[in-house]
Amino acid sequence: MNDVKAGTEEEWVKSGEVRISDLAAELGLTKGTVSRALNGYEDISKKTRKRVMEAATKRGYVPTTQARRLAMGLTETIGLVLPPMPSQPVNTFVSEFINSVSAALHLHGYDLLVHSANSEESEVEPYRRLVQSRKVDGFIIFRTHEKDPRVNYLLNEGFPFVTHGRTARMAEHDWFDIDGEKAFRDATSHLIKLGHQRIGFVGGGKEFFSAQLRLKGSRAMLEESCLEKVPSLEQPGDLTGQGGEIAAQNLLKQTRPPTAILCANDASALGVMKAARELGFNIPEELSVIGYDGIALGAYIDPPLTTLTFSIEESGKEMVNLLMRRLKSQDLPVISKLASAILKLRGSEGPPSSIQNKYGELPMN
Amino acid sequence: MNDVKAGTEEEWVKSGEVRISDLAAELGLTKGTVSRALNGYEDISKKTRKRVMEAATKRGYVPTTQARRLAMGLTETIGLVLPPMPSQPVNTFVSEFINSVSAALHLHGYDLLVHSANSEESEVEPYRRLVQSRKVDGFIIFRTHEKDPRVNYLLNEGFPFVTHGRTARMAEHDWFDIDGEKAFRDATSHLIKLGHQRIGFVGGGKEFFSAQLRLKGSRAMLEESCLEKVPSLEQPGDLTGQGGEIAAQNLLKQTRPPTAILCANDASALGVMKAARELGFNIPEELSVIGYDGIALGAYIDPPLTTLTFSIEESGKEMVNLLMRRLKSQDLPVISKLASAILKLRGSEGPPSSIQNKYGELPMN
DNA sequence: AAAAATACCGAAACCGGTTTCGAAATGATT
DNA sequence: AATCATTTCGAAACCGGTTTCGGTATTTTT
Repeated sequence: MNDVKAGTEEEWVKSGEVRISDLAAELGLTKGTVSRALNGYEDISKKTRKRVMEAATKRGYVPTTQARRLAMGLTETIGLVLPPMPSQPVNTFVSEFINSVSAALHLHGYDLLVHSANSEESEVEPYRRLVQSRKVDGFIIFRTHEKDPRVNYLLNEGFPFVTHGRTARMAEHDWFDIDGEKAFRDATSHLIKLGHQRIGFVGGGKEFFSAQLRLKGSRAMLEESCLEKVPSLEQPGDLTGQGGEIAAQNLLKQTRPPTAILCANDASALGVMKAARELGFNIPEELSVIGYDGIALGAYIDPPLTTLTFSIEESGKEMVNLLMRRLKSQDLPVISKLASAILKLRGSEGPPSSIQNKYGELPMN
Repeated sequence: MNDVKAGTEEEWVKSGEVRISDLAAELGLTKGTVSRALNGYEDISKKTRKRVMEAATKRGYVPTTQARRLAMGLTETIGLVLPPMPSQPVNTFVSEFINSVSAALHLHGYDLLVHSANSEESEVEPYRRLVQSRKVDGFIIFRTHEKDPRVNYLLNEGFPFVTHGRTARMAEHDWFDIDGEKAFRDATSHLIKLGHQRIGFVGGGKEFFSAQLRLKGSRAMLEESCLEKVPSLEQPGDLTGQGGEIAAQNLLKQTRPPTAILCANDASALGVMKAARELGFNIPEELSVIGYDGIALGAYIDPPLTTLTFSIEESGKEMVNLLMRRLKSQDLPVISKLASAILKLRGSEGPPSSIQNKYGELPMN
């Protein structure tokens, strides 16, 4: 008792047993003819085409992908190498990204090959292997570094790829990115309008270009607003919760702690909030926190995390579009697309208030 | 100026340009001989084998995967279909799972093909397509249903696969699972020892077998402890934060709300905590909450979420082992592996106290 | 009605490997 | 030295498709 669609009068046919040669023999044609009939060549009469099509559907013929791809000299497969994630938390981005990329690729008849990176070997090694064994036609790269060895390798190799994030060589390859600079200008501006004057920043590792750009955006807005630039308010981080904790401790233990902290991503923002709680800072009354990524989970914590959010689905779709274009012709000019993040206010930020009183100071200016 | 390893005196060779026929011609051999030499056949003299090997490495020969696989009649690829996730939050499990499965497969020379499910079509459709087009040799299935159409299809088809989670037909296929029943016995026991007598349960959809087993474990322990079984304390959920919220509201608005709530997963636990906060319940003083999944993020919220945790890496590794065994021989007996979850105490649970007083009641018993 | 154009399909090469089979060369046996 | 066994490799089929090329059969043109 299986649940094959009822009402189907045809016999149960085990999938994948009929080859093109079987079809050809059955129809008294050659496999070349059958192939052309199936692929819509013009030199096949309508009559035989119909005959072939009907036999194909009747027998449940589906071409063997491997053979077709070998003959056509392409793999119709895109590689995506997961960065080594040593128990990196809050990686909800990755699965959503994979999902959207996979769905978008599927629309173009492409498959997604997901490879994991071995943290012991060089970062480019997985790419090299996939290229050399000709398993993929192109790559989707994310979490770019400013000087990205993967980008260097693939550019050198002349192998198609698109990055999620910019690099030092972004003029030479297609890329998609979120305008983190503008996003952090917006967030900073928002905090300034709320009255904040001392705004801390928890960065990502300096190897991540996008984290650098976020810092840059925040700095720019601070400067525009003529706010004093305080180096000690810029703390490095590593995009993890733990990194956020450490950075927050460094910030909040200062004699004049910030009244707001911008974080390069949500994971570190969660670490910041944890550290703040432990140090006795109330959020948002005594400390505003803003993250970046828009992870859904941020809405469930207390207070809900205000964050900069963007559409992962759009990211995947756009990147696939760029890559498909590139696969059609290597000689096309490099293009890129910059999408914008929006500030999603959820409650972890507000006007500064008691913090100044707490230390007996009045707001300057 | 590229960053190719310095000190390499060889000329820069563009990858993937040399075919086996090139090698053969260069060596004055046939491609059959070269192939056998490279693959360690015994009928090749050590001398020529060495000659071939050296030429291969010198020229940077790497066999074209597609061709090899076609000739050998296998794909060396395993399929993993992502369930449709309509903005499902907190999916950190998926990316970690993909990562571990991919890494484990790689050790066996297999690739991972990740496919996304289109929510509009039947759940088995992606599997059917991958089987018929012969793109994969087997499947990794996770988040099983009790009556799982995917399992039915593949069993019917005689196609290799392993599930993460049990099904109604688990006697017929290899599976790996976490012993959620025992896990929830443990968690329930823990709560009872803390003094809880009214313990709520937020389930997953009843289509998820594992969620059912968790409920079963909790029920069993309640019964063992001779606690009254209160149907209204068992609320359905859908494994999402929102589902948790709704369920918690149903639980906490009762005249005699539970003093503790067990949740079928962490996502719904977060929803429960949110709803509890909004209804004025302090956690853990007035309400204990325990989740399941061990998502890293749970450590960063306030209070940190006590949860049942297990090794995703081990899950991936074990499943791949089961699948590799199955691929070697279809006729092997079905085997399965049950791993256990451990209760990770983080602070969202504690002894019941004020809740009875709040309603002016004394603990019964 | 003969010539030219067109429609249609078969034959065969090809993609890049693997594997079986048999023959030649070498070594061992008697 | 003739015979047999081994070693070693070439030749060719094969995996399952696609695509080019050329030759009939049919239709259109003159």
